[in-house]
Amino acid sequence: MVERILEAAHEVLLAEGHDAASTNRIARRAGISPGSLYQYFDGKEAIVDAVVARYSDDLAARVAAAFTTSLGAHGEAVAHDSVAALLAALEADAEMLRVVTEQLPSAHHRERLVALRDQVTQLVSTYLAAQRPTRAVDPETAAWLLVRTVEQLTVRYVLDAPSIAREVFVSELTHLVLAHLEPRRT
Amino acid sequence: MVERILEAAHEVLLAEGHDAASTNRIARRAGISPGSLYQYFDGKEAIVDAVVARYSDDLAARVAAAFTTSLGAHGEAVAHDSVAALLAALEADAEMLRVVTEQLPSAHHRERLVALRDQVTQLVSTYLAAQRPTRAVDPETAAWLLVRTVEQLTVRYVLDAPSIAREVFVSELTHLVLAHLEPRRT
DNA sequence: TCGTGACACGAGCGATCGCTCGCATACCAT
DNA sequence: ATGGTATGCGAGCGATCGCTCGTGTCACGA
Repeated sequence: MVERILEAAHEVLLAEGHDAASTNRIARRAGISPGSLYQYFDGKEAIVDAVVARYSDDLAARVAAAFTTSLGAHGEAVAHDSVAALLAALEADAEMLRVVTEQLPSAHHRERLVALRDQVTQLVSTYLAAQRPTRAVDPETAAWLLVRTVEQLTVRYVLDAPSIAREVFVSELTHLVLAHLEPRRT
Repeated sequence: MVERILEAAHEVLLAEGHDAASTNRIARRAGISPGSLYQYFDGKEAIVDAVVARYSDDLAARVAAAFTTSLGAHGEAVAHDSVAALLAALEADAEMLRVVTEQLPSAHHRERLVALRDQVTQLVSTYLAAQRPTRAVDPETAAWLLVRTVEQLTVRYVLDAPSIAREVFVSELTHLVLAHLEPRRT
């Protein structure tokens, strides 16, 4: 029953957007009474929280799995595989990504995603610090810049669908990251 | 009077956020009656439209002015000055930037900003096409990637305030852009 | 001085929201 | 069969929303 409510809320969020996703509409979509919602959730906020949490956890699991495999690659392939994996992870539920990034009010809903990004940033930072022959910049600064670049550009690619072929986008974004790390050519 | 309403709406948007910016609150902040709003605007949507339009036009003017001066610089300084100018333009009203990028429902409000970005992208594209000794990539693809990178990272820098010094951020972002354009070092 | 029109007012309308609560129903132990 | 319990129901509450409209006020031309 909880599952039915969550799936109905998910569908309504995608179809109608957050502002129009009223509790009555969610209940009707789930085929239950509005009153029954409150036997399983504390209120509308809790329902949306649960839907976003499930999406965030799915995305985090996908990203974690992708990174553990792509980090096994050698050299520059790490960056390429990571970008490709993140792109695939975000494409899995592009409409939900749109709702999360463009419609949710208050930053509270994005907490899990912020935590995920912070973890990835930390990971990249230590990775850069270990990779000795890089440009002499603060690893944390470089990690912030690169993680944000890959994240934001990949999100915009998925949501805005520019007329750029997938493989071209992945290789160009990969090159953007790697070129920035190479030693300065005065 | 129109000006008073617009400024009140601006203040309420910043202080309370879009969802809590009711017409009654805007009227009270402006020191007028709720009924008086409708002698100068067609409704709430029109008021928000006008506020966003004014912000967008201000931003566009700032960006246009900054580009015409920074494009006069020579060589790599163009990129550096452009990034610094965009950062300054976005910092002018950071809270409004937050409202526009994180709270406005429907993409309709962002039309002016999309148009501005498209113009800049077109400009960069032709600029790259003219600059002969660059990597052999589609200028439009490179322009999309670079404009989006600079825009998104600058916005995030302003809104998230990471612990990175301003000049470091500008120079690193500039280097990110320039390194991507340099010929491939196999 | 007085008639008039424009402007501002604010109580309140209809709609919609999240949410409640008394009731019907179904299932199970006794 | 019967009493108890848990569960789903749905009309409707109170609040709030965007917005209207009858009323009061005041400056100005005749």
